[in-house]
Amino acid sequence: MLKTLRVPEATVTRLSIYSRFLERLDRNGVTTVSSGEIAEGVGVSPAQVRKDLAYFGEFGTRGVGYNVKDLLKYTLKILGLDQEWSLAIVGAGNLGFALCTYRGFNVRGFHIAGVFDNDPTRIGKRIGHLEVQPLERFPEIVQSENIRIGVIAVPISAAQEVADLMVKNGLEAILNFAPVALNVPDHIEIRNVDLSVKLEILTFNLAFRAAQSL
Amino acid sequence: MLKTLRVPEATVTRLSIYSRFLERLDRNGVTTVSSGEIAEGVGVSPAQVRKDLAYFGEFGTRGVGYNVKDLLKYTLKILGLDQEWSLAIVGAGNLGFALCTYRGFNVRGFHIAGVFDNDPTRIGKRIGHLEVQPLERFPEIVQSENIRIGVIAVPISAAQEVADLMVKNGLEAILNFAPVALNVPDHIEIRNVDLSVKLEILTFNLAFRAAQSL
DNA sequence: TATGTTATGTGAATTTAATAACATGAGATC
DNA sequence: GATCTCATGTTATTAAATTCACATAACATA
Ligand SMILES: NC(=O)c1ccc[n+]([C@@H]2O[C@H](COP(=O)([O-])OP(=O)(O)OC[C@H]3O[C@@H](n4cnc5c(N)ncnc54)[C@H](O)[C@@H]3O)[C@@H](O)[C@H]2O)c1
Ligand SMILES: NC(=O)c1ccc[n+]([C@@H]2O[C@H](COP(=O)([O-])OP(=O)(O)OC[C@H]3O[C@@H](n4cnc5c(N)ncnc54)[C@H](O)[C@@H]3O)[C@@H](O)[C@H]2O)c1
Repeated sequence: MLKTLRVPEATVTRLSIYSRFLERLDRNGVTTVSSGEIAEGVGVSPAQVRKDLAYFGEFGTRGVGYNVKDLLKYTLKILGLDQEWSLAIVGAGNLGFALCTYRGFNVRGFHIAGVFDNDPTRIGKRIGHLEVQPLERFPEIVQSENIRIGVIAVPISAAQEVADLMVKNGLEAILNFAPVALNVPDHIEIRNVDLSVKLEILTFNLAFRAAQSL
Repeated sequence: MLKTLRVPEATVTRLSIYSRFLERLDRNGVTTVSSGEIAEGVGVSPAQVRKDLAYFGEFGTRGVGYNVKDLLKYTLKILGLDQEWSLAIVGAGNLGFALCTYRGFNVRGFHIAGVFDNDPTRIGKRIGHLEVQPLERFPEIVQSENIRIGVIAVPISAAQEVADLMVKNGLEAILNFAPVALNVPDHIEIRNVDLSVKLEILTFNLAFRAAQSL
């Protein structure tokens, strides 16, 4: 089923989006879907949808389309979401709080197994069914909860040391919300989520493109 | 100064990142920087940095590098950040709250001019110096505060109607945090921020690539 | 004033990704 | 059971983005 080919990261990104779209279709009782409908639903071209899926196998039926439940299962499998992933979130501030309470992660099989902070006034506070832990307990909880992925939600100034802590404790992947480039060893998967870049793309388009057409 | 060329969105994205890196350098008293140092600092190649800047003009001095203050000013100008932008955030939930309190927006010249919700229990609550407004006041405040950009932080189910409301009230750009593709007229600039796609890229890399190398 | 050094700016080459076009095969129809 | 329809899967084409390589110009030095 799985071809061996370098898969563009853009394809993986779209796969994640297709997958959640399929989830919605499935919840709505839709049983079959075409590449055109997926394309329409997520805002890409039908050829793109088929191309993306083709990296991983043949999931459809010619002349018919895709079985929603099956394709959903396949996309989840491809994304590694046929298993549960435990997360550690470091930084129980505003963003950390929002992330902890976000139900969308749970739906996709993510389990927030620990939230950590170094501010004594925050430690011990409850966020939903979670309790904010002191940073000191990080190693122990990573171990006991089998956590492989860390989320950084601390200020820029603390991001690198938190990343170092995560690496030291054997985490394999890091999702970083602090807007800095972090130094980690090559074997660590790291991705940044930047909440303001897209906003500045908007202002660029409003301001610069407007100026250009003067 | 400004060449007329289609600028790749990836270039604008990186420009936003360079710009914030330059801000850090400037705060640290650094006066001159090379494309190599910028590249190092943000995690791209030096050629990429120069190529990106070349879309907009010549900002450096050969043999020397770039003047940090000047280049910062130019990048801000290019991104449209030489002016203040008023934002309306709709959805005063966990994410909306985090966005409202995030100081990083202010630093870059964004001014949150209104936060709106339709939940009576949330309306009137204070978030920092802001007060959550009922959706009914949206048209009036958009007008009086000269708001051109809207931020959607409501659940998926309400996102399209909020987008429609924004379009109807003359907003020109939308930043959408709900993980759905929204339908808006062509003249509206819209970008989605998806907080979980990157997480699923991580699991893909951990799970799929691991499986491939078996 | 000539020379050496250094990092920019840019055109060409390469790589990568997206689009288009079409052959294929599954199912429906007659 | 032959034929027709339709949407997939795939190859070919086009487009886009990135990297490379080097000529260029500013500055420092002698
Ligand atoms: N809030 C937003 O909407 C938003 C938007 C864009 C980017 N970000 C980024 O996300 C990160 C978090 O933002 P926030 O708004 O939640 O900030 P915040 O100040 O509300 O929370 C940061 C938390 O990290 C904790 N912390 C600081 N140093 C620590 C350390 N060494 N170890 C453990 N915990 C530590 C603090 O005690 C605090 O609770 C920042 O890097 C910010 O730039 C946030
Ligand atoms: N919280 C996160 O970390 C996170 C992560 C990823 C994506 N998101 C997305 O961001 C969005 C907001 O998430 P959240 O966690 O803040 O949810 P939330 O439930 O905490 O907040 C949503 C808010 O929107 C308000 N609302 C609902 N319908 C509305 C309407 N028609 N008009 C105005 N307000 C309305 C609700 O009253 C509520 O206050 C969702 O689409 C979610 O999928 C959130």
